[in-house]
Amino acid sequence: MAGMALGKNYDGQSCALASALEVIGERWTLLIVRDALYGVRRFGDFQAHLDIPKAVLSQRLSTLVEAGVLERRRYQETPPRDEYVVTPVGQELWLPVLALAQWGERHLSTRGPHRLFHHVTCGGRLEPTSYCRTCGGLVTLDEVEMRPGPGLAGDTRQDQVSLALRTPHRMLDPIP
Amino acid sequence: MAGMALGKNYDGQSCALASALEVIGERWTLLIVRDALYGVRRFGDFQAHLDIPKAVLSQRLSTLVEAGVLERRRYQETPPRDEYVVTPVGQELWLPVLALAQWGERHLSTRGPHRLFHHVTCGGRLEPTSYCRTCGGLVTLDEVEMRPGPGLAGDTRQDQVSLALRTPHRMLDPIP
DNA sequence: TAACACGGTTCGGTGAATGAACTAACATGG
DNA sequence: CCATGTTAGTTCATTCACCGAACCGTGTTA
Repeated sequence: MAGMALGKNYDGQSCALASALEVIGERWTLLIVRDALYGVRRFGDFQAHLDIPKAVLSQRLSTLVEAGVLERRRYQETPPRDEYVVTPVGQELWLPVLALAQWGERHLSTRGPHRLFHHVTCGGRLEPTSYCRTCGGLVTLDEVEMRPGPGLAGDTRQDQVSLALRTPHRMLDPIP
Repeated sequence: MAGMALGKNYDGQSCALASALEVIGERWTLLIVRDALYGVRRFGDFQAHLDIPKAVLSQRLSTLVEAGVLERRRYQETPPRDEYVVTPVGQELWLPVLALAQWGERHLSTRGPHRLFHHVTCGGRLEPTSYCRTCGGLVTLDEVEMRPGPGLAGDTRQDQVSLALRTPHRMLDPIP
């Protein structure tokens, strides 16, 4: 993605997804996060693995450090060398990364899954799910209702969609 | 994101995440999908709600239709009007969208959540989780091991990271 | 018959991505 | 002591995507 660093962002969307995309929605960023979750830490390793222009990598790493996703850490003094380590905030991106990757595996992959993720304690395969805190069941989209929350307070948009979404709404129900 | 439509893509990444990002990783695309999951269907509604340039919206909708995420459907003949409806493949993007939005709520939101997602049958709040198929437990990143799968067969990369990731690897363990 | 609505396409200007070249700090080998 | 190499960048010219405004075609309404 482009134009998000200075001024041209998703402002006015009143949506946490838009905020998230301002941090991790630019080109290359989520692949950098994925590599960092694998354990890649050094500038040169990111660059060699991703085939990304150095200037872009440098800028993305700075953005991620600023957003609290990565932490820049001096690991030796002579010569001075820094590494980029995933913070707890960055570790929580594991779920969206896994969910997106598995969507790609299911619908865009040809020769079967590229990488499998297993639970170390029992060896079972991982699955990302959306589950219900109250009844504990797995929930599919047709059982989901959106309700406006307190963060929507400052939303002044007047288009039909924004108006409709300020009241509870069943997912996939046509708007308006 | 930029440069993904013609030739300049994430090729050589041997990764389902990269494939997924080629479809839904461009600027605005995931916000369009989110709106479509809410039930937005018409060109003008997307445009009014997102404040997106028409040319970009037009191109993104075409890409999403081509990828099988949306279906373009004639809903009236005079005047001829089409709508864009989420396919089952697109509905499966619900989980990554929810996971990303909740990450944004937790770490980037100021006034509390913008939108809450509830289970219609019991009213409980939704939570995206990564869970283990075998033991049924919820799994955090430090309990995850990556193992190479059959789709990795054609991978000929020789950098240190690619070599290390062709063998089972505990997440967050430093590479190389 | 004129104005309007919808769903786009076309166009010029701006800014980001790209690859190649260059820099700086230090290490290593002869 | 000097040449070469490694790491982590920065600088630069070119290319390309995003942007907003204007325009277009079809059909509808006043």
